[in-house]
Amino acid sequence: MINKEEFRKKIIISAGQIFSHYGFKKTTMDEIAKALKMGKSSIYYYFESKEDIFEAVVQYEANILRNELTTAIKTVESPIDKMRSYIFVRMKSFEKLSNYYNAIFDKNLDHFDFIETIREKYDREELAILRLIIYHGARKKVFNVVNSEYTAMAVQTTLKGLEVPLFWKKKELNIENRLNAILDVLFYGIVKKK
Amino acid sequence: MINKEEFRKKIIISAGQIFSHYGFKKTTMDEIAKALKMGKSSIYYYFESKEDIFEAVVQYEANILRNELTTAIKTVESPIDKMRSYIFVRMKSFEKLSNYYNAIFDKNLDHFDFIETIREKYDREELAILRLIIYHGARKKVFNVVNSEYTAMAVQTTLKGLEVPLFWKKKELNIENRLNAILDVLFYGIVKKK
DNA sequence: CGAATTGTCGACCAATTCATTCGAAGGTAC
DNA sequence: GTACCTTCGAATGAATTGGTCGACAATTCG
Repeated sequence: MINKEEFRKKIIISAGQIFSHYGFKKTTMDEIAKALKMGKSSIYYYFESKEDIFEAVVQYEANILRNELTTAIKTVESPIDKMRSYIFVRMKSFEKLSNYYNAIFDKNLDHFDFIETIREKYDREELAILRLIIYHGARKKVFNVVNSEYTAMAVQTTLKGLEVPLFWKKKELNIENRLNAILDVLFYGIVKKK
Repeated sequence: MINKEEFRKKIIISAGQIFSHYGFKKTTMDEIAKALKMGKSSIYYYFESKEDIFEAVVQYEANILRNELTTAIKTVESPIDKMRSYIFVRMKSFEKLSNYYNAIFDKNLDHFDFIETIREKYDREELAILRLIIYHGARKKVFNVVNSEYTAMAVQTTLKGLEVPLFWKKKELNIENRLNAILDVLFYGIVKKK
């Protein structure tokens, strides 16, 4: 290969697909290698360990998510739509990510702490985005909030709460409905009555 | 439990879900047990081996498929609809079954021969159904065939041919389109022009 | 050309995992 | 009590798997 970094990316994408299907533990280095049509050992030329690949994959996916989220709120105008759009994308991608998480909580006692790091960073970013949406909504007199900081935290807490049933009870009644219901509740409490 | 057979069924259903997701090899007895909230060893009271469970699952699923297929052709009237309906159900369920197959071809040299047996039986049944549909279609002057036996075999061969891309290239352009295209071709060659 | 660097791979290893076994024991009916 | 059904924890032996290492192509560079 001309570019090493290029090939790392290839590995990340390929491995990502397998991880997302089988989770961390059930995915073997041999599989990753075979999917790339190489010997298992060759992969160790590009990555230090399986965990290393996994970290790269999560980072990569996290960036994609970040982009999806920012475009999601850019492509609509009204604060309500922005909020709705943001939450939908967030929840959709969380669903997709749940397989990755499966791997971690599986039974491994040792958490991957880089996940915690990413998570924390994302929580902060998310809070900022939510605060911005809410703040603009309030300025446009669409939202009825006193302190956008606190309201943003409240919304974020709600979203986190949503993750639990979304994550654990996979085959529940479809997600969209539940999500819409919560959104309605959220807006009824937050939208200024005209 | 009151009934042993009852509980076997519980195991079959539960194990089936896991098998269909992870395939035979990647599914562990521990997982199956945990999903049923029992000790791993307890399962051996109901089944002789992991392979034994797998066989039961495949048999079970095969029966469900059989029912789906027969109702699929019963609920519509015209021969064309019957044919279309049958093929759709067949292909949809094949998609679902591909995960089971994954397990077998994975790298295990030893094929499970009970799969071969089921498969053969199904091929014969399918041929009979197709022949019937075609025969009725011909009698109703909707299909234009001389020998329903041979035509049925031709259609079956086409369907088998479809399995390959359906199975190997998972992320191909969506299946429905491809299927519809083939169906159109099939009917154009087979439907009597009015 | 030759040597240094880059990249690939098969063979191997130690640790772990996993299917399966077995004996003990809780529960229940008689 | 004993005979039975059912469950399970612990043990085991074989297979799997993440990771290493040295060999060896291939390419680059001088």
